[in-house]
Amino acid sequence: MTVGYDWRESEPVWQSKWKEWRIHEFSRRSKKPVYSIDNPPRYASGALHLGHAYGYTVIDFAARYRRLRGYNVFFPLCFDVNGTPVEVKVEREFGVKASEIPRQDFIKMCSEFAEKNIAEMIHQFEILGESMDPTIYYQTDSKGYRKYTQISFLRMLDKGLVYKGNFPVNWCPRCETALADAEVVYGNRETSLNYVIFRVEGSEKTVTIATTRPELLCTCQLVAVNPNDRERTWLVGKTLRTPVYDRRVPVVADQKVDPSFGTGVVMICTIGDKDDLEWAMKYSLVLEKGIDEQGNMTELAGKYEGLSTSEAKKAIIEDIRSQGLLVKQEGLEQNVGRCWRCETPIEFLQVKQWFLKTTDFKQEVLQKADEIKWCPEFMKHRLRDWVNSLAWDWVISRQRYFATPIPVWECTECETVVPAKERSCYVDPTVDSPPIEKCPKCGGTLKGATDVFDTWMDSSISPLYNAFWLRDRRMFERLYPNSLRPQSHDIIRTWAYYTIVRELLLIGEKPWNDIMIHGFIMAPDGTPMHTSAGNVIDPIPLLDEYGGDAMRYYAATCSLGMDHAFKKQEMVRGNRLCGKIWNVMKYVGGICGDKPIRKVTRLRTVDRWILSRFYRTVEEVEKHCDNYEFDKAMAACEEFLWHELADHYLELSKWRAYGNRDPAVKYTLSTVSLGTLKMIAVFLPHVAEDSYQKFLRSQDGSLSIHVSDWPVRGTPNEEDEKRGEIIKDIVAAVRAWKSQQGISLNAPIEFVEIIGPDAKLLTADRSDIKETLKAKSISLKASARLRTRMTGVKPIASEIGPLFRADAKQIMDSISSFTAEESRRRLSDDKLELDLPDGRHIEIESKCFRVIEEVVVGGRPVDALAVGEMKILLPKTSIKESIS
RNA sequence: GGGCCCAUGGUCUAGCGGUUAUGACGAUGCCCUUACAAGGCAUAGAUCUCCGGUUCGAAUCCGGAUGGGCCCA
Repeated sequence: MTVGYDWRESEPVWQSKWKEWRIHEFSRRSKKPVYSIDNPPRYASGALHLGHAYGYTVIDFAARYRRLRGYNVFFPLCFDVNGTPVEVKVEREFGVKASEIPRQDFIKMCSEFAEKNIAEMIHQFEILGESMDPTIYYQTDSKGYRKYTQISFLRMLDKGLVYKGNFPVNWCPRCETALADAEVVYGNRETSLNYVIFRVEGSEKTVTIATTRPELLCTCQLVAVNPNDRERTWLVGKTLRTPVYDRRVPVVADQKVDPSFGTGVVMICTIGDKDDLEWAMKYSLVLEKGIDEQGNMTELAGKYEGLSTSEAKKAIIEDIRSQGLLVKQEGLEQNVGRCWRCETPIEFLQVKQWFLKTTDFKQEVLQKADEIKWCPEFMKHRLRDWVNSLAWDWVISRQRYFATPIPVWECTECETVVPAKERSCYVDPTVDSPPIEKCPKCGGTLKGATDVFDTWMDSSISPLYNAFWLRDRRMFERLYPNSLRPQSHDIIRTWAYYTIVRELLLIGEKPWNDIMIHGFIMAPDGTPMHTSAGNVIDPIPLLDEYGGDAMRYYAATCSLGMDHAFKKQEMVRGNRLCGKIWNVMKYVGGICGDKPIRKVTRLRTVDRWILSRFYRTVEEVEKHCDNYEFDKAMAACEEFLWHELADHYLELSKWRAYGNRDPAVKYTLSTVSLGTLKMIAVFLPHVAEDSYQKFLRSQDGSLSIHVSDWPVRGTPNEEDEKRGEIIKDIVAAVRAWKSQQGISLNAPIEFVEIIGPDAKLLTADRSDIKETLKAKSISLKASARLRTRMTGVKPIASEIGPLFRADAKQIMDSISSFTAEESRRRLSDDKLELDLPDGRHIEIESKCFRVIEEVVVGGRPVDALAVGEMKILLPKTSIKESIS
């Protein structure tokens, strides 16, 4: 007959009500303090996976918490729609090649592909109960957004922070295109390691160097050895002469050289691989271009010019061999990057790139980072280490298609750069005409730049965009800095760093007050989820099985900053918790009725106890939520609702709740339950709303629990808590006893007798205990002539330790070893006599040990329970025997 | 190879110098008690990854090893 909570029915109902009521919207007029979230624009390359579901849910906790705390929350729905991953997916899905179809057609295909994903993700956000605001929606490929990426570039160009220089890119010589790192696949191949003789200048000596790329000798600029390699350090400072080209090459010492690889001597060319690149930057080498866009040798290669790299390799090896400079060749398994599409090994090719000066601003960036509250704090170290390790400026240009165009035109004659006018942005120089017709310097033809921006150029102005930068000064003052940047720890060096450096260069201020950094969700076995490993978990079937609140509960069990293996069992638990919450609220609603309840001051101890515990819970939840430790806040709510309110207070107050309905119970129940439900609404918005609307709304009267007022915190009272705790413990002990005796919990018992020093504190509470236990009589005694028997003595380490220091161990061991008989013999006048193994005889005080006793059943048949310092005597039952 | 982080019953997790080391899921047994059997009570199950050190005392602090994660090389 009783129908429990049905999340399948209720979750969609409230999701559509929230939309209809528009309760998650940011108000431009409201006088409330603003809390703005620099929400990560979800990347539009595919549907949400479990990690995203988790990440956005944690952000939603922050948003809902602040709304309930009375803030005007700015939490935009937003998507990131630029970049290579979308291009790659489109190329794969439609079997096209970006460079072979008209530029604008390809861009259109990307855009349509992304739109489809966005629609799906918006739906997924809804069923997760995320409260993002569609009225402040943005997506990074819109002209309205890209406009600010372009303007910010123009401003930095104007400030002299942008320059052009050479920089190597991944290049597929077959496809003749630049590749993003994501498009490079790595694999092993068999190659040969060639031992080649170099001459030492001004000496008869020679050095053998092992290389896999002899064709790059034409760009060899440096040779390095390990500084700890004693056999070879004599070379440092010398100059070598290369074979074939007879280039003069200095030798340096570098930690990075592996002395056990090859001959322990490395030749550094510009640019063979990423290691070369690092060295080139470190030693400021001139970037020479030995290989061209088609993968053929350039004029630098001399007689090999025009040959492919593999032809050149064969030819140069033959020449070296014929000159007697080839010592040997051996096979080598080598890890090489290949083009994902045609599997051609990639080359590093130098291309003119746009740079943003960032390395000059390391200290300023770190200063801004210090002004931000990092949660968890150690994440700041990662940023600091990254910033300190930066070796070159930020390369902001890409040779791609689906991204923000760089708003400049260049003279085909003299390379003069003509930037767009700010007021004409958004511009696409591949389509739009330049601000002037001819090159201002030489009168040459202007050609629109085909380069686009690194997508981090778009992403890293999100706090400015959120704050209506250059659009609305008053809004900017209210929204900047943003209150919070939430993100995962893998993109500290990108999104977090780039945002801080951009905002520093553009307006000189920190982007946010707080940054919250969450971890990854791993597969159930603790390994990362990868499409290639086939262990990616789709959140949709889980949502179908357990519901949005259950998924959110899982998110709320994950501690901030840590990686977590996904555990379905937490969703099972969350699902059950929803049922528990709903049932508690149903009961409370039934007791409290549908009229607002007035404050009652005549309260019983148990009422004041649960109120005091409630106040502490509110305090705790606020503290944890303020630090973005939502797992601790959720745990506090759950513990209080289930294991204090439901397990104990509800039982302790039922005798007053039924029948004439004591106003004190109604007041206490409604205050505590409604308050707890509001805190839970942060985490489990659906079940909170359903319970609120069905059972408690009349107490409060808000349209939705999510726009109601946060619970008012009262002052906890330690005395009430202590007494309440004792009452709770007594009742719980007797309930457990009843259960073990096989007595039903509502069965009457003859008597309950409570004996102990604290028993007299409970005089006013005797009815609570008596009625809850259904005892016919109750007695409270400070002491009673019970026959007790000492069974042993237990040492208290925290007392003995500081007092006896080095002797503590033998004293504790000695006490622990006593039999019951020995303990009795050695105890006199509250002191315990000891004979230590070393022969000493000592006496220790009573605070150092606890006497353990048991009640000896006297004249009448009783069961004795021990609760703290108290004993509870109950009628002995005969059922126990019949059960066992 | 470098930086940061993590390691606790079968599984996940709390703890942050003295605890009978939380709790959940799972397992077992008992109980329909008028909010809830998606519940209640109880039981079993952990040499707190390993090796050193500091300390009267270490899951907890320090060093090292091993295994794992993210980022970088």
